[in-house]
Amino acid sequence: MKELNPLLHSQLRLAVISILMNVEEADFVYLKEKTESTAGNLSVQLDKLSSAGYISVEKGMSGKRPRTTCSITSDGRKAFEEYVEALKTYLNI
Amino acid sequence: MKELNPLLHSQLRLAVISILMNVEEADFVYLKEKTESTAGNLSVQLDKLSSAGYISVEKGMSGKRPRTTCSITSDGRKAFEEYVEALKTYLNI
DNA sequence: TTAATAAGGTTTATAATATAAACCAAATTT
DNA sequence: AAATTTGGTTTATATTATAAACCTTATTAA
Repeated sequence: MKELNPLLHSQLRLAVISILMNVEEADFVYLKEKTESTAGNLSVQLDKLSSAGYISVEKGMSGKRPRTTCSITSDGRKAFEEYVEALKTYLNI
Repeated sequence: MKELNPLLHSQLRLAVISILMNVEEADFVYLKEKTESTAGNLSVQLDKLSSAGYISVEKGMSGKRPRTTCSITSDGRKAFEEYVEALKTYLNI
């Protein structure tokens, strides 16, 4: 049986990647709300995805407040697509 | 976003359930080979699925050797189907 | 006939992962 | 100027996954 990329086979990281597959970019606050995660957990998981090169994380400012913006990279997109293919063999779809 | 049943969102347990969805029953040795898992890991994960009522585990004898046979229950089947539906919302399929 | 090896597992210890709680700095409100 | 909010990060803890060690019975080899 195919291996399921463990970096993507995690609910929160998968949710983040799934969101980023469908938008140009998304900021920390948006991802936190959409995934209903805590800030701490999200912060850690974004770091992991970023370290793997699956997303790029830009820390900037929006007016006077910090703003962290994330977008998927082509490596991330590829990994996600491979993950979906592997998963399909488990789900019989 | 929908929750992914954590009992099924684990590579080895998902593989086991996936196999059991397609056969009447499967024994320990077969599952071990098909999933390429270690016996210890498989034993633990079968226990979890069994405790949750997702599979039934029969410990019998095949001639003079022990033989553990597993099959999916209707609860397991239902949980798997719900899991697949939830996952689809993540995968955009 | 008993020592070694294999088959089929289980138990337990360890490594990895996920999660939440505590914390921090700057801005805003009271 | 104290308290609260925003937007996070770091660190400690709980959970999970995994492998290593072990157990019992059966078989084979010496």
